[in-house]
Amino acid sequence: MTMQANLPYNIKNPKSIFEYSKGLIGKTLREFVWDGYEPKKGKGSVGQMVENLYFLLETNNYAGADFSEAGMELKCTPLKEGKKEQYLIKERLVCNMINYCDVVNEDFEHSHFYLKCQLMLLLFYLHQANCNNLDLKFIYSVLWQLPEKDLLIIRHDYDVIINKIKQGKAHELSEGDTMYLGACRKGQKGDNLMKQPFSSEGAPRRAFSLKMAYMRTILEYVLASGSKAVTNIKETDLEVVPVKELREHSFEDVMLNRFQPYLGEGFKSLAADLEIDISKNPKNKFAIIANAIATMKGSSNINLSQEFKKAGLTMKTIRVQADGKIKEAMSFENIDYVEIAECDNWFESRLYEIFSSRFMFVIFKEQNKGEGDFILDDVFFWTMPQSDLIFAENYWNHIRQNVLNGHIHEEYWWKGRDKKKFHVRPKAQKAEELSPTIDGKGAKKFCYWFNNDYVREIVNNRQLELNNE
DNA sequence: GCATGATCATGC
DNA sequence: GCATGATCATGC
Repeated sequence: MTMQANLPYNIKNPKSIFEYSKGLIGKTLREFVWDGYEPKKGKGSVGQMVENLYFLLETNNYAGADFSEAGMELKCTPLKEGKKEQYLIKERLVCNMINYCDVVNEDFEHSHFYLKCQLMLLLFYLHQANCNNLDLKFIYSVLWQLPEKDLLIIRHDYDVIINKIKQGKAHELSEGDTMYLGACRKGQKGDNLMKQPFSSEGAPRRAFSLKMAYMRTILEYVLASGSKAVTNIKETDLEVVPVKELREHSFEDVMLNRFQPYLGEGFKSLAADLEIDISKNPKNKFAIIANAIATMKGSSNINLSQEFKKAGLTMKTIRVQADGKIKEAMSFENIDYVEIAECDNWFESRLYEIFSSRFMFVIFKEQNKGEGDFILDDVFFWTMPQSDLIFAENYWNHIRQNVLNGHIHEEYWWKGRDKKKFHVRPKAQKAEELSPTIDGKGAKKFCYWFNNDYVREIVNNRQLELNNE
């Protein structure tokens, strides 16, 4: 392949490469293959074959960007089809392996991640199980330059990861530590652990990646644009923190600072100050108040903001009674029986994504027992520790086995009293409502729950941390 | 008084 | 009408 002099695009110009990429959309590589081409196998081979067959380039192993003269990286990434025939993101976008010993000496500007991913040509293809790479269909082409604002957040994420390695805690890294850039698990369970520079403990292999939630919002913007090939995508969701604030402070600090002036204030007084009408005593009044403070806009839901969505970050309120107990357990999404039946890998499951994501907990604490005089007491970011994720995997297996056996009924689930940190309970507007199952019959709607004792454990651990400071 | 089944409230 | 966050309300 020495055809580079006559390439049908300008290899130094990202726009030209992007324009040329449109010719692959709606097609498969089979239309471009030539006699004698040896198809590549294994993961990552799709990208190589696109380079060879469509862009007429030889595969390089150079650590810089694929289109180095254009400063642009080619990324082929799979979509899957959802129940309603919509496209869904299948995987996080993995960039490069983290070499714990080297990476502590690289600042962000010189990192492989930054050099490769600041400007990317994303080619989305439809994943098909057991399908020859030549027959994969390409769906969308996106020229994605990480916006300044996202880069500010990603740079902070990078520092969080590096600092954890510098503290000798590479083995404790978690995707939930960060917002957009995650240190995701890579490789199989039995793989050898890697060396880390500041601890003798081995750490699982991890890679820098853009998280599922981040990729999902890119796809959302593409879909909203109504076009199959897009660049400079417009973000339409609520913006919580403007870029100029992020130049000075981390996203989390901005959030915490917004709550600072209100700490210690009772919820009724807060509602009055924030001009929120709680005369009808709505069930979610604490969430309404927290949203108003966090967004600085009365009725906005911060969980739907661009930053929270891209980060897979969720704000939740917790009420602590005067005696320290937590009255209510914490609910999550309804169980998608089709998803859990079809997904046999814990790390790729929806539950793993929910439980390993990052949370912003807003704590309201009762002052006098039984009086319901809750004050805004504390706000903090939290991620489930690795040790609890092991319990969560058992929980997932328990649910999955029951779903596969058709045991979708109260008597089969873990209960709160089982003291296993998590349980399963109904959640629906009406108890008769059904949710789809693989056998087509449908089943009662249940959802994932944290036990109230587990929520208490989270709050207590936070208190211990504060006391140690 | 607690655990669990059930439903509310909101926003899109 | 539904997903999601949150809390109610009943029976033991």
